[in-house]
Amino acid sequence: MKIATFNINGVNKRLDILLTWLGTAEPDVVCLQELKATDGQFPRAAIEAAGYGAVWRGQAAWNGVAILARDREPVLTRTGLPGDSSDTQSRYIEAAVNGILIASLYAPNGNPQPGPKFDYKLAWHLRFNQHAAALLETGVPVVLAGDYNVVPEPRDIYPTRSYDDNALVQPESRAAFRSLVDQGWLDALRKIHPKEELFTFWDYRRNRWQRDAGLRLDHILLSRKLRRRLTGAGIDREIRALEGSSDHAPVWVSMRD
DNA sequence: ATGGCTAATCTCATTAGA
Repeated sequence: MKIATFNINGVNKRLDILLTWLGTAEPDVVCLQELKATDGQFPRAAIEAAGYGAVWRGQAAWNGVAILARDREPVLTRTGLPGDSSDTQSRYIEAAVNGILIASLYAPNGNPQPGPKFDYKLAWHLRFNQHAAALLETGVPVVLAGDYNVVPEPRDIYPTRSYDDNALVQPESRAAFRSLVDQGWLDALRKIHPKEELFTFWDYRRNRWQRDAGLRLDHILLSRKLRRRLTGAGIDREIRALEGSSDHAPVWVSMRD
């Protein structure tokens, strides 16, 4: 079973790339972020024609998350995080697929920092971590996949000082991610590739893709029961290399059934 | 300190992303 996450940066703008990738990578489950589409604009028919059922939560202009499942309909369990009914941003969706609870998340960027956007980022992570703890309590197999907008460690970014003031690398951001992992989640990409340089995002500007000046922002976390089933993980960099691609690459894990 | 790329929007300029 292959489970992937992909910050698509506009699901309609990059529909061709998404369909090409679905056809070659053949993931069983896909978590999408940054749909940049309303519920009505989601390309349901094209995704269905590619053989995938889907649940999604869109929003005008920004954000938006979805979960796709090959030859199945994901069973929607939640849209949105608990804990703040005033939060209207579409950043979280959760569904059951083939006995596994799947969460597709798009954490706030948080720039500039300090400021209200950074406050929102940290508050969002706190709410997310509380919900993740509740999911662990249930004992159900869970995958938390998405764009966390956190560079976990200094080795997860190319050598530079230009991100020193960026919300993605601040100690508070890293502490939020670390406390989540410390609940008992497995950072699957790092587990499979303990020494390698792992980047999942390259800014469009300043030839950062050509220079391989990347960051690791997209993560797949597994609950305890799934750790033993993990067999592989990777980053589909060739998708980032395509003309007109997202600034993120797809990230995936494979597991025994 | 700024700009650098890209996208969406009641654009031809602004906001947001990271």
